[in-house]
Amino acid sequence: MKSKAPQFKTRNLQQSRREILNAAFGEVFSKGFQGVSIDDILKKTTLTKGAFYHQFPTKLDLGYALVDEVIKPMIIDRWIAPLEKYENPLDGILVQMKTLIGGCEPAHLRLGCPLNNLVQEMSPIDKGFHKRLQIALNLWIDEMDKHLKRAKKSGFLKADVKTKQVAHFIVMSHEGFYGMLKGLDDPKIFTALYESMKRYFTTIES
Amino acid sequence: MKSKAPQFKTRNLQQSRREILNAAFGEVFSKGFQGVSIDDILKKTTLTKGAFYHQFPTKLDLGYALVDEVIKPMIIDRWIAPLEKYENPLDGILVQMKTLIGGCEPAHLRLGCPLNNLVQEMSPIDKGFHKRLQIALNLWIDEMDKHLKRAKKSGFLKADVKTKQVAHFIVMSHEGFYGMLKGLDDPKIFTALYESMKRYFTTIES
DNA sequence: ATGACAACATACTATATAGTATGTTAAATT
DNA sequence: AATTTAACATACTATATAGTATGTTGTCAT
Repeated sequence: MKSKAPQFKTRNLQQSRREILNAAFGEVFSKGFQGVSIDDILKKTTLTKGAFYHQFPTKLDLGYALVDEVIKPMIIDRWIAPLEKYENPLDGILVQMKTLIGGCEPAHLRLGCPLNNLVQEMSPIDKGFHKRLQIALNLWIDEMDKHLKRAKKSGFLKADVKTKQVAHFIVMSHEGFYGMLKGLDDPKIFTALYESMKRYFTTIES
Repeated sequence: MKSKAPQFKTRNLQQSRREILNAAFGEVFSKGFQGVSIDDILKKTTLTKGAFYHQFPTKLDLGYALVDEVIKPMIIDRWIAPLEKYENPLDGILVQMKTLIGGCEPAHLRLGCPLNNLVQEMSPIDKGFHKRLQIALNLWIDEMDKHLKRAKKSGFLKADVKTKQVAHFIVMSHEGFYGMLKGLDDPKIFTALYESMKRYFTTIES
């Protein structure tokens, strides 16, 4: 009988995996994948090396899991799902930009974007990373494209606008915003970039 | 008397410095600063560890020299100086984009932009890097701004356009372009981004 | 209740790497 | 020409780190 109440488990594979992934995300986010050690990650955890290598065959596999199990859902959660609430997706895009980038504390902004960081650092030097990061980027672009197609159907976009092209430019701008703010470390720059983005939007709006 | 012909020197401080910096640039460009070792760099060189530490007190100092002595001049050389030939700087900006990014071989494109790579990797984790990279970025932006001010005076830009804001957006786009192409590894994307950039330009042109 | 195995912990190893200590030679100075 | 010193080369050290080997315990099926 499975009528027993779900007792407190001191050992739980999936829960431990999340704990490691969460700690790894923070460490990799702030120090880079090559700059962080497995011991660093485990220090931010209640677990030890045995648990780590029970979950991940190698450090690279942890990195891959970070992309698939943390970053990809985060993209959907932060940049795609919120757009559904907006009749005009373009409004949603600007609001999310202002909220998640413009409204971000400087200390956090300095760390950049988790996806962009990994793309810049790992894409050229490891094929496994490159493949997974490419999939994550294309997920972002494709989902953005869907919303733009919806916008086009609703008449918010000019008829001749190529939505995929716009999606590419929007995602590129997100990455560029993060990179720029990371390098210049001046939150005021966001306003300049945001205003330019709005200017661009006027060229595709009907 | 200094009439002696400049004989072949087997030892030359500045020449050795250049040799190390050039090798380091290539290695750091392709593997990242944290991902490359001093031994890796020296292997691409006719020199050894003695020469290295005679020039640079530490690995970080090599990184700093890379920014100041290699990357900064490269920005001026590739993105700023060429604009002087153009009556309308906006034309020059698009031509340079098409030449240096669009016309870049895929294998090389996959490595991204040397400045952007270092910004993403090192800005958050080392103050010395952050300071120097910020100076390099602002150099790029300020010089771009000068050309835009010239464009404005010549009547190529609308009177209400804030040139500094545009300069920020243009430099951000360069970084974004590189980052995007690096992550997606599809040169065809450049066209999409380039077209969007031209669209943006129509909003500031008079 | 009790084996059996999964889910860990601990101790260890092999290697890579930044930096150092010291030796050597070219070349300018006198 | 002799001396000195800058510009290197070579050999070594200390440490960090990915990965392994092995030991221990919680949990579940029977």
